[in-house]
Amino acid sequence: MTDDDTSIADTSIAMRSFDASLPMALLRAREATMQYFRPLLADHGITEQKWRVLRALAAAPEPIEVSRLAEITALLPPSVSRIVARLNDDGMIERKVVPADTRRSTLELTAEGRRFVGHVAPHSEVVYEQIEASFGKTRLAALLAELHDFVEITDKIDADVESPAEESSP
Amino acid sequence: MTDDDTSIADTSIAMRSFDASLPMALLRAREATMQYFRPLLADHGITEQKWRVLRALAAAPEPIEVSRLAEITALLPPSVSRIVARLNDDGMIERKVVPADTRRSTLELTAEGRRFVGHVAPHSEVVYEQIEASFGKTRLAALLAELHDFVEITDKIDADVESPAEESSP
DNA sequence: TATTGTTATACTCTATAACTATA
DNA sequence: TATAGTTATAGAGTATAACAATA
Repeated sequence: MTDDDTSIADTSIAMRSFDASLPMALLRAREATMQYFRPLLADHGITEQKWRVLRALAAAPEPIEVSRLAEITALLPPSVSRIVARLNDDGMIERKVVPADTRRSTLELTAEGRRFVGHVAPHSEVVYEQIEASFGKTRLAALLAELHDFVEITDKIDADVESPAEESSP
Repeated sequence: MTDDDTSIADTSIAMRSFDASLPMALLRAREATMQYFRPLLADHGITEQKWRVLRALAAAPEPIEVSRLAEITALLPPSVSRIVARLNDDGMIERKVVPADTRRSTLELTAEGRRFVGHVAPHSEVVYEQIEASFGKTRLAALLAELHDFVEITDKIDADVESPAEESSP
């Protein structure tokens, strides 16, 4: 009868179990994975975030801009700005101002940057293969596909949540 | 003939695509999820990590120790130590020294801590239900189960990798 | 002598706002 | 006036080591 039923059991909170928490499950899975990759990055004196930037640039078919880099690495623009400046100092990255809009600049790996990524990559692959061997290659591919779908689908909720008025006022 | 075949194509690095990177996929999935939970935590003036601690304690059937808390929240002991001290200051957590071993102490939520979690939880559930509705309840449950299996399996690689000598010297 | 937990330290990232230059 | 990107700043977490107390 009351909408405050904490009187029933103060210790029982209506909430899914900790194990059923998706953010926790994703975090733990990431930690489980990273425990094998971190020593590798440490050996090469690079942080996780710098590696994400290098990796993204190595994978990009063409030079990309800072804002795009922030998106795909899941870093904030100020972080990207700092990381890029440092990688540039280290000679790993080259910046080119976009002539058509001089506010923008595109980023790409230098030969040294590519060499560095190329040097780390095989070690990374070894780790990857261990994980694939344990979990199953097909199963891992399926998990990856689900994660991609998940991101695609949940990112679309955004529009519904942020502008629900469109539905109620046709 | 050389083991340095960068001469073939300096730009092509033998490595899975950025999209096929499991750490990235897990990170993005987590970010996709957290974008909906973060405003909620911010509204209640609490950090992600503090919430993990509160959530873990709320879910624990009995008081737990700092080391255990660090494990299940995926935080380092120094972080847990600091967070717990602060939550204790705020009256959310109660510490009890373990009589049998006075180095240890167990932690549990106070009534106020439980009230706080109980206050945030329903909002969290709403977000969760939106995600379930979009991605599919069954599908989300399956994804969670896969993630749990993944953690369990990959955590076991540890033993193989850290002590491979056991296999080669029976 | 090993273990639990805290404290110390240096570094880095996060998050937000303010700012510069350009469009 | 809006946008791309940088800089400034405050706050917090990460990681490692050193340390205290206890076992």
